[in-house]
Amino acid sequence: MESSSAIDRLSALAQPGRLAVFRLLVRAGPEGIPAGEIAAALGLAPNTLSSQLAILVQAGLLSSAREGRVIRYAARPDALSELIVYLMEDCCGGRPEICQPVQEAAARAACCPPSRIRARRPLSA
Amino acid sequence: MESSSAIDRLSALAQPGRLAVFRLLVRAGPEGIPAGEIAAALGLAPNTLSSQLAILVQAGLLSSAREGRVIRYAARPDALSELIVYLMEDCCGGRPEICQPVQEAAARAACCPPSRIRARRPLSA
DNA sequence: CTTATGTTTCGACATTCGTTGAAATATGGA
DNA sequence: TCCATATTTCAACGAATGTCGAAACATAAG
Repeated sequence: MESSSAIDRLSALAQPGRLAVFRLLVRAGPEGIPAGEIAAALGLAPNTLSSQLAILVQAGLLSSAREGRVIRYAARPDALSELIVYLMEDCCGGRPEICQPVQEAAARAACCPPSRIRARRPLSA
Repeated sequence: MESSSAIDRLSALAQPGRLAVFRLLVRAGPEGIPAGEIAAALGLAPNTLSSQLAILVQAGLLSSAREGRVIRYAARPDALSELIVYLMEDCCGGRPEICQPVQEAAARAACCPPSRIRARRPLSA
């Protein structure tokens, strides 16, 4: 990925409301959630949420699909993959022991299987 | 990790100069690089770099150690692990096929072994 | 066609952020 | 002690960002 899109994605996520939206949609999975339900779940004004959703979509982190009157948003897992790869690129200059913990963390990421393995330390927003 | 530190880390990385610094130090490995060399390598004014380094250290992304007149900075791999775990937390609600590509991407991340396996697509800053 | 619902767009405002120049601090050497 | 090098701190300026109210747009139902 290009550095410009990495900046776009990082700054899209670097705001409390948008980070909450993204994480909510990561948890929701591929079906996604309609904009109105996101606003209700997070207590955000509809117009504020709308601008934030636009920024996340523009950054490639979310997809959107209209269903009647409702617009349903979903997280795009590939966007996260690309970002992680970009941040770790050429890491640890041939010393596997340095970045192995990072890879293990990604593999554990509280997912797959459902909740047998927990993340090490929770990270606050 | 807490959401506040996730925001701190994401916004620390969401700026071209700081992202370049962090990636340079990820590539440099655990020995790190003195501030002056970082400034020279990236063409940044010393005082500008100093504020950016302070932000990265404050976010927990870098460590610093004085060596005589020089201050040497290094990336902290754990900070990246925690961030990735936080972003992927409770992802894909029991559907492994959704987030498996993310984990594979992390495992491939152009590292360990040195450069046999390449990242899928480069990501611009 | 009119109305109601869901969502977005626009303009304005206060706040935050990044850079710059000048000065200050810290360490090492003559 | 005095000087040179390396880095940080401070104050100020312009640019970018997030939020709000009001209005506009899109879809569906009566």
